Amino acid sequence: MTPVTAPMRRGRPRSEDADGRILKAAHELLVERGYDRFAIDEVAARAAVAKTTIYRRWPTKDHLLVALVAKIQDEVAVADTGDIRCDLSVYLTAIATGLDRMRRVGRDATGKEDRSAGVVAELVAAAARHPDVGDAVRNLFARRNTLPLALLDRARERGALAPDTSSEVLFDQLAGALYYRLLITGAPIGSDYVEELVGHVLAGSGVTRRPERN
Amino acid sequence: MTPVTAPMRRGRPRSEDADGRILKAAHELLVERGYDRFAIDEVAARAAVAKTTIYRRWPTKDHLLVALVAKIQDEVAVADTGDIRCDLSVYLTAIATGLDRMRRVGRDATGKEDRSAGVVAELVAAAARHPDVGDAVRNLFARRNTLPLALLDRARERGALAPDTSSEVLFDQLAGALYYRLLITGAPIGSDYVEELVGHVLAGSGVTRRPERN
Amino acid sequence: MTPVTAPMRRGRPRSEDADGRILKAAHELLVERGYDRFAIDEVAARAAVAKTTIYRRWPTKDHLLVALVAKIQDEVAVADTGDIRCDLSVYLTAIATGLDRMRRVGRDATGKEDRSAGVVAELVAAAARHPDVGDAVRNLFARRNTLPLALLDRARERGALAPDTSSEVLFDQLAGALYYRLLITGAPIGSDYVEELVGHVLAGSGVTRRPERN
Amino acid sequence: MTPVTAPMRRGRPRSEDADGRILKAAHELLVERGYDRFAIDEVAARAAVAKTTIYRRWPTKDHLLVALVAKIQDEVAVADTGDIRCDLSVYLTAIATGLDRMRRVGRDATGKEDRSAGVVAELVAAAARHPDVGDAVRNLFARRNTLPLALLDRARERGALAPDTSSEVLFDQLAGALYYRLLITGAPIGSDYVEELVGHVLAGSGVTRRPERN
DNA sequence: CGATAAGCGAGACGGTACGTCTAGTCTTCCG
DNA sequence: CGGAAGACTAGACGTACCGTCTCGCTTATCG
Repeated sequence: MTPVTAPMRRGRPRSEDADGRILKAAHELLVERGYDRFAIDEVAARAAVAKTTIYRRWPTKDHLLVALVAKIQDEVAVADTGDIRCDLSVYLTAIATGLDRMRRVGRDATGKEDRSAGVVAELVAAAARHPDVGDAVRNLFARRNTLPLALLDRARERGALAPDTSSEVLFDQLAGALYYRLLITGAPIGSDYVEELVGHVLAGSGVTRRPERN
Repeated sequence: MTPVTAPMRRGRPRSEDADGRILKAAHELLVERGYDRFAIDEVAARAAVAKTTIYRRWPTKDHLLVALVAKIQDEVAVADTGDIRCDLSVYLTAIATGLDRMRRVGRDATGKEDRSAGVVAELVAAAARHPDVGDAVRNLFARRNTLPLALLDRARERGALAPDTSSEVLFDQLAGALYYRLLITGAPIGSDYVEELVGHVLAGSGVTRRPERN
Repeated sequence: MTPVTAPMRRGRPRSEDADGRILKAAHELLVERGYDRFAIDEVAARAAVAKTTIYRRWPTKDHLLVALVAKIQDEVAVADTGDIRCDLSVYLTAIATGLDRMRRVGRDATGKEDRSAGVVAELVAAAARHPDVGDAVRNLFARRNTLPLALLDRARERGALAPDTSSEVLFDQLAGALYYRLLITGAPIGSDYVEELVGHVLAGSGVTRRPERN
Repeated sequence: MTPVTAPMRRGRPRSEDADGRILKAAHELLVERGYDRFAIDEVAARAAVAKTTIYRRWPTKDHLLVALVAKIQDEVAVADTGDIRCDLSVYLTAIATGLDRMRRVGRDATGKEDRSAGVVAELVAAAARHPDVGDAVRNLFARRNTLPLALLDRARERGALAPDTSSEVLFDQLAGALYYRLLITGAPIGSDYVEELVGHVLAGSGVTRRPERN
């Protein structure tokens, strides 16, 4: 039986104000400097908060990073117009734009076109370091991906996709290509690329290559 | 035109022996402990080398890592049997095996099935931190990928691939999916998966879905 | 006017225990090894203290040295018996003994009769390197010298010293001779020498050469 | 029986040119920076000489320092006019001026009136570190002091000094006071001070306080 | 209302690695 | 053999940062 009233916390409640200030300060600092050269001490100073107040909430710098990314990550809406090619393109373009923005984080805004993967790379490394951060990161992505996966499932149900294809594998190819370019090759991820990618992937799944059939 | 006289090195030449000992020690340590908990001081001690001798060669721990990975990375042979599906599967399986090995590097060998991306994640982060490391990493992968890309090109030339496909995009889908699973979702990358992946990708490129084994 | 409310210390107070352990360890090490071959790392290890804890207190090895000497330096009592010659002799002999002890610090106790100036020389060099260390050292000596200077002043007041002599110049001759032998010529500084020295100096100041013992 | 011909050195003779360039470079650097912040590497670079060439001549940085000081130290002439007070004053004033110059070595010339002892302090510390450097330094001073000591001896012979005084002790008081001020108290060492000092010291040795007798 | 519990600001602390600096030696090739 | 060049060993230095702890104080709820 679950308690009717909340468990009733004792002692002074946590300051929500502090939460906000910390995340704000951390975000600013991350953008200015990147994840290395980003010191918890400095976050604390900027947020006018004691270091303990930070560590009470996130046990590790890496944990703070996930929280930060989770907060920053904008919700990507998915429309289901029935045109799977189009819907996917829209969704992936949104993702791609977000990634591209992230890779500039912490760099000189002076242009210089550096192809680094920035924060995402650090996130990935953080996930590799602590199992629980890894879980959090995977959750983050899983939640984000439920929508496009559902999109693919529905498309298959209505016959727009070959029945023997796996939504997951399909999506791996799409998202994977984007992250691969972001993290490894450093190649640009523009909307042209997304279009071409979606075309390629769907072509193998029973969707005619060129939409204008007949 | 090559110079008639050699450039004439002056001063004591760098000890190739030291190079070897350093990389060996670093490799051992990396495997034992993982990239964090891996200290340059200790590498020096194990290699029986002064720390300066390491820093003279690689200005940063991150730089050493790239050199290390470059050396470790085993050459993956590509056979061109004419059966593009088969050749790709073989190649990618080799890669996938290598990645899987890497993700266990520096972990308890106790099985524990942790889904972390290990060294690759650190490599990616290192690439994100220093532009020159980024360049080195990209070169590493570029060199590695020339072979499979050539494979795809040849397949297209002999008509086994639709003429309007791009080898690069195709390859992004394949490699991307692997790295995506490694770094982000943590999903397993077995040979089944590779088979399915290759099947999917080629299906959209003019290769018949199931090789009709007559 | 003293403040009504105490200044109210904030944050964790410095551990006096650490202070003690650091100075103790440093002292031991200094005696065992001398100032070179004396590493902060090792002081930290012996004191079971983090290196930062040392550097928080003394920004430099040289600063630590002064603190150490200040602590070691034993108070030299001055009796004012009215016999200036005798009082000075006693005082200077105490100083000379201390100096002689210091010059053996960090040397093989094997006798070896080396004539080095040991720690005092290092102290002087440290003072020469950093202005603030210089100030500290000068304060150290100034405080130490107030007593004998007062002795001389009182002697002059009661007519035991010629009225046109300067206590400071007188004292320079006395202390100076000792430090000169310690630091430069390396000549021995026994009690005979001190006696002779005091005799010489006072002879020029209105004190009869040989105290006519009735 | 000594050989008629020199022992016949084999191989290439040492470049006297190098000697000069090294000492010159070292001197400059010492003046610019002081003894710490003075690196052998840099001396070599400035002198356009290999480090080995330096070490072949002086086994240690400290040894080089002594050589340097020995070379810099200007000869102080002593006239024996028969007026011991005057002769001593002249001699000591010359010494004092030299010391004063040295204490500014390696400092901002911007005034700032810092009272550090500079090079002499380092010399003293160097002497304390290596026995042979110590010997060299003591020789340096001994040679320098023979002249004024002889001066005192002659004065005593001709009855200008009390017969029971020791020249050495007398000189300790004089030189000692200067070095004491230089190295320890940092008090100024002007010609006024030297006059007063000489007056004091001689007063105790049978020389009338004020020269204008009657 | 006082007791109890927790949060908070401040800042010291343990720990640990980093990358730098310098001294002095060694190795190579050239005169 | 001397010299130029520069790599090498050795080892300390001082810095940076993380995550913990210890103060004194504040803000809650509980009895």
